Amino acid sequence: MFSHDDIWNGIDRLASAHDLSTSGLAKKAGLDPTTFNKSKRQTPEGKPRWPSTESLSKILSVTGATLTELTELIESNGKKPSKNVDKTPFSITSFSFKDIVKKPGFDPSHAKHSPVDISLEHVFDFEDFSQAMVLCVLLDTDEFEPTFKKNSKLVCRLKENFVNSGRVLAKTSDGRILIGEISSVSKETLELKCLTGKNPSRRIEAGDISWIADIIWTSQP
Amino acid sequence: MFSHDDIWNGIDRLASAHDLSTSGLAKKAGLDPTTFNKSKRQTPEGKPRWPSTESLSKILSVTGATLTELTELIESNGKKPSKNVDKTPFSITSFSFKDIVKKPGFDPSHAKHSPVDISLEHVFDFEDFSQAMVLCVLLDTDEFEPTFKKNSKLVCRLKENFVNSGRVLAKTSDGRILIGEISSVSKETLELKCLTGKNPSRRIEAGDISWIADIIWTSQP
DNA sequence: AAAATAATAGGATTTTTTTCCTATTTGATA
DNA sequence: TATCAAATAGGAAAAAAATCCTATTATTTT
Repeated sequence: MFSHDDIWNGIDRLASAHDLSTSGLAKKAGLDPTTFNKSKRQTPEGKPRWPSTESLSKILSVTGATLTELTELIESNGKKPSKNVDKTPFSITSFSFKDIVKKPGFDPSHAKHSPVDISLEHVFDFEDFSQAMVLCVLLDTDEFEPTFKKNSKLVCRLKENFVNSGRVLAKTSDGRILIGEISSVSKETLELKCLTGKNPSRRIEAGDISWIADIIWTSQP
Repeated sequence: MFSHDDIWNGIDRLASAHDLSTSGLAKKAGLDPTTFNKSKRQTPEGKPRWPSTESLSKILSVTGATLTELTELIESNGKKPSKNVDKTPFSITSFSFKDIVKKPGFDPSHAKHSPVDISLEHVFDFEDFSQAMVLCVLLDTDEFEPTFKKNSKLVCRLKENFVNSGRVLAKTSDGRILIGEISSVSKETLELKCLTGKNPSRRIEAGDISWIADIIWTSQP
């Protein structure tokens, strides 16, 4: 998943990042200074020529750079600088279950962002989470045992449509918070099965749902 | 900053992570199947031989892996799985449940590290996971429903002691893989409750446990 | 157990990369 | 401007990697 241009660009930028010309880098690595010449990057007939991994290994030893660093240069070829800074793990907003049950108007999209209590501790899907709206609920009740034990954390991803997808967290327009498993969906209604089996299934009008979120990760307390 | 051994090990593990032999990978990439032979990794006189970047580029295109993924394999050569998390918080070793049940000697501490299948998909806790030994099990069975649905991912953290801690994944010395909830512990024995309630609890001698891991996160498939 | 398939080793050949060499260009400096 | 050092181009030779080939060994499949 890297091109001929990517790798030569990576070598050029590795040199320049260490205040060297490309030929200076080659020389310093004990290679022939012409090894990385532009004229050695394709044959006289125009066929691409590729450096060997031994050369890469040598220029890394001599610059002290890691393969990861060179890889970043290679993979960011042609991309804007800001694109490579995505590495920092990020935070996620956490709420207590009892708290959100108490507030009839609770909406995670507009909730105050208070990520501190979970940001360092957990695990989440990176690609999806950067796009999607994700929240974490600390389940401070035992009413969903044994499926979800008290003090579990539920990582939930909001969704727009009511596809049959498994366990969800939802809020109805009259302010109730529901946790259950979708057992069937039709155009206007959705049937939510009780997780514990203690209560009967609920049938809910689609229009009565303020928001709904898949429970995508569950922690054990 | 990578050695001759590192890069060849990385190629071997990239192949294995994609369920290919090393020669199978070469063939699939349109290279000669003997390109990566052990016998082509040094000259008859014992001098090391290195693959070319063109070969690397080809095996990455054909596996769909990124250079970053290959770099993780190269740089983690000789390291224990959990140790790589400090550089790349988004990778973790993943195993299929059925696979580990089949292998009586399975031990995550010595397992081949092949994070590729999950590396881009998930993010794990950085601080804990870099210290502890963590593995991910894809639960390709429905026998633990409804608690753990089929195709859930269980993120498990190995532990040394048998404290009463909830749901665990364990292996006994006779090679069985168990999933259950610890209901009581004494000095020499441990009682493991069946998650579904379908089977009776098991009493296990502490000495019969090869390893045990807390199930700390569960995904919904 | 036999047959078929895949993996591997090792040698000879081909192709490619690196080195070695010289000539030219560029950039800094006295 | 003249001078010097570094960078670069391009060709020929050397070294190294990939391919092609055959033979042997494992692993599946029948």
